Amino acid sequence: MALPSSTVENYLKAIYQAEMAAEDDTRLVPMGRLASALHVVPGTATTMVKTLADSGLVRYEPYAGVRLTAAGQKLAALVLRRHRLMELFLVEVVGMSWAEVHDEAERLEHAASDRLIDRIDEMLGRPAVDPHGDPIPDQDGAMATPRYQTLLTCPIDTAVVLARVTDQDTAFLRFLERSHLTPGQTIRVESRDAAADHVLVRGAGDRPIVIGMRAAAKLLVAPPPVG
Amino acid sequence: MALPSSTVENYLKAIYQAEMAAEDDTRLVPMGRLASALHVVPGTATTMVKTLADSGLVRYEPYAGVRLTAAGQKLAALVLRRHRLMELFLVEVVGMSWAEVHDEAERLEHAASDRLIDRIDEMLGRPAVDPHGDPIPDQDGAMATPRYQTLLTCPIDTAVVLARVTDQDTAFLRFLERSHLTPGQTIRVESRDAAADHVLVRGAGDRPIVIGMRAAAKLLVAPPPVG
DNA sequence: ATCGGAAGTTTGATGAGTCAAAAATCGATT
DNA sequence: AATCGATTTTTGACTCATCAAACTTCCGAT
Repeated sequence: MALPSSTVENYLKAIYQAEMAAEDDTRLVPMGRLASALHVVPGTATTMVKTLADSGLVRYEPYAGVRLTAAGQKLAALVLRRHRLMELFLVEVVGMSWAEVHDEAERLEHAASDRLIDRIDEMLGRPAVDPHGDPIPDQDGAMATPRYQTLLTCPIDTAVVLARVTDQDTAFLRFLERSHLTPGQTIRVESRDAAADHVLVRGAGDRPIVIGMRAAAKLLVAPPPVG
Repeated sequence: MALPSSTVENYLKAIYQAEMAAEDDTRLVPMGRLASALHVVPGTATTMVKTLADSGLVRYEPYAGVRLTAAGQKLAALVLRRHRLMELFLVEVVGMSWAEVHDEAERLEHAASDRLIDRIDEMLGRPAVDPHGDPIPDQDGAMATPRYQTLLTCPIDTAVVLARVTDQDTAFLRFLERSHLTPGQTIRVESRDAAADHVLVRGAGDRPIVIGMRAAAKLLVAPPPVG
């Protein structure tokens, strides 16, 4: 098959990420979700998904949804690899801010050659995660998928390490940066209040930070390393 | 005007470079030349140029050719800026080879934001030329255009500095690299033979290098720096 | 069981960019 | 000046990705 257009790459990536995010395990992504993720009308998504199905990249079940085939999964993972390596590169080497690299990588991921990406991978020491803690697939598209707790589910008053932030919104990321809530930081949840819809987090800063539960669910944490 | 598509950027860049390369000073680029530079059929170039003219980026004279307006020139120069800074960045920071960065930059130039480009410019210390010796326009699109001699026109048996290579072909650049004929090197022409169509160059290597006159014309040289 | 609204699909149209091939124009030679 | 060949333009068609809007299907509540 010819090399996929940016559009095809974006559809595959969106389906891949929607599959990951789905709580049910059917892995079937409804058209509506896909369409809104890509900012197109549902009809457009239907049409495009049908051509992806013809290329063998997805399996499409009318009125039910779409899921990636093995081929589609691999391609999607490689797009994600390009995206995440590019993000890390922009932060580590170019010195751009954590908060602003997503949009840049969103475009560069379609323009960078495998050669360049592998060079970057090498420069960075074959990293496992990008600046947001998202895992980076390897050259074969294989990706570790650790299961983390969130600030909503982790134990109270216990040190945990912020591992991953599952939102790329610039303003949100800037807020986290200001609050020293960045991957790698050791933090602890001091309290949760469902009625007030807030979580109290104490991090490196002297003052505890109050965040809404919606936001807290986007902060994934791991137990601190033993020893 | 909306931000120009990659296609528009490529047309402007091609026209700009054809204008520079033209020996006559009418600056009028014929459709045929433009079309073959862009690997499209002439009819396509005609059509596209007419829409560029409607956008005020070029002036189009039917059956005669096309030239950039001031607006088109500026845009073209900024594309060239992105291209050349990206090339230099790929060589200096990423460690890619002189010979292979052109094609990579050809795609990245359309994806990189001004922010990224300016960051790169800063990292590299606001360089004046790219790895091939091509001048880099500044943020306003202004570019120095020194007039060099070539290995065909420079004095014989006189030290000169290789300043610029006006061909991006990978195989040719690899050859030059192997032969130590890269920008900055001090070299001298030992002899020319029009009948044999060759030029004998002595560079840093111990052995003189024989190149055809076609190739020699692509190597631009400057007098060695005084002192 | 069926009905109504939400979700999904189909249809027809659009814009960008392209090609093939026919038609027009230019200009250099006679 | 008339012509021939090269260059350029025009025309009609095609692909990709998209939208608006009409239509269909599904499923949960009655």
